[in-house]
Amino acid sequence: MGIIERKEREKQEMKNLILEAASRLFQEQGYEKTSIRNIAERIEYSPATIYLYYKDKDELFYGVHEKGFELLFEEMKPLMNIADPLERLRKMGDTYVRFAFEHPDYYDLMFIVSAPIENLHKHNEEWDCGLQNFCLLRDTVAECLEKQLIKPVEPDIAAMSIFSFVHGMVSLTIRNRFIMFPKEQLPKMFEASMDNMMNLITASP
Amino acid sequence: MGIIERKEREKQEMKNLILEAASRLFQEQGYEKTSIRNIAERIEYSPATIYLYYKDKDELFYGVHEKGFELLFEEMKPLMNIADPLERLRKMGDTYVRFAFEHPDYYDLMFIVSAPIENLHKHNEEWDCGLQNFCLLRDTVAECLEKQLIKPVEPDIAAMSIFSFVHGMVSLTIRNRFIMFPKEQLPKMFEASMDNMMNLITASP
DNA sequence: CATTTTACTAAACAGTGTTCATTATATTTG
DNA sequence: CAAATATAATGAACACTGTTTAGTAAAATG
Repeated sequence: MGIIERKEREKQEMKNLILEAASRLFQEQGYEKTSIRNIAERIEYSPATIYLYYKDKDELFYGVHEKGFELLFEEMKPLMNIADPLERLRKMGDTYVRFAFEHPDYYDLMFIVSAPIENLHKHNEEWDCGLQNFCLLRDTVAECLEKQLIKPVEPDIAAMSIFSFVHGMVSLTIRNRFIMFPKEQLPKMFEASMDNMMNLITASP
Repeated sequence: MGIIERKEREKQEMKNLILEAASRLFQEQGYEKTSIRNIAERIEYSPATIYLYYKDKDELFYGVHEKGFELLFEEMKPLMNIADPLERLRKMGDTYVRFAFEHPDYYDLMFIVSAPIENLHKHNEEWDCGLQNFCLLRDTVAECLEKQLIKPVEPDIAAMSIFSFVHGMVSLTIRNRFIMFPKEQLPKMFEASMDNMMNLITASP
């Protein structure tokens, strides 16, 4: 009975086809201007077909947001080879910011838009992809603390603070709230801010 | 000719009536679930009437977001009497966080939702209300730097970092991205984070 | 009072997410 | 192989959304 296995495979391929089309359209014209009908048209299926594979828009958005987290994780993984946790932490920050500006619509779905988390709550599921990435940060911070490379503080507090700081910069930029600063200066200011923050948290010998 | 003055006054009253209804509905059911038709129904006018006073939804959203900034400014003003800029900075942070959680939908429109800033760009206007509030922060930070109460750094970088840090915590909470932490512990963690950040930036004597 | 200006609205347009009865296709069974 | 069944896909509809426009009622003006 290889048929039901093929069917299952075809179902996954179809889910992926929809996800891929959605991701592309989000990237091309923004997720706000992308409708179910747009996605259906792109893959040459009826809008109703999408609902055979995704319960609703929130579930589809969750799928795309999950793809984003996988992409981010792939970019973070190589950094785990960096022995010095302090240097690793800094590089993680750079990677995070770069990811955000290279894939602003993924970032939006991952950390700003409500829909994906709405889906999570509806189905009482765990936020695995989000937690997986957060753990990279928390573990690195914890290692910095163990080796007394940064000033002592509760690990959760440190991780939360660093995450908040970087997300704050990124999300305020994405949502256009840094118009008091010239756009072309923002990248340099980001780096200066992150350098400054690293200096502040680093334990003085 | 007091008539045109009365007409002007009535026009302002009508704009305010719409704004008030919109604000109320946003607070009651969230801005996402509030439509122009809802607002029209609430004030017992036709939906088309709203378009005689606001060009489109973005302009209406801008109006509500402006009301939010006025409210925040009113809460910040009393703090300007605090002589010690470091203490003032800390209290500003507390006030900011409290404002965000007491008026999450205002906060959303002020710092997260795109619509109000879209309106700004459409009409090539300045973000007065946003800048007014940001100046309070920047001036306080500058004063801290002058009096050497915090570690030396470019004033803009310091203001940007502090703003990003607090906004990050608040927006990640509002958009439900802190589900790795128990909800009831978040307030205490916020305070610990802010205490920690104050300690980090404070100049050692 | 007649005329013009103003304020308002009903109805329509084009779009949205979503559901469901119906059809076409594929698989299984006699 | 043909008939019966299960699966996949869709057209059409529903209840919404923001927005525009033609037409109407009321107020201001001469």
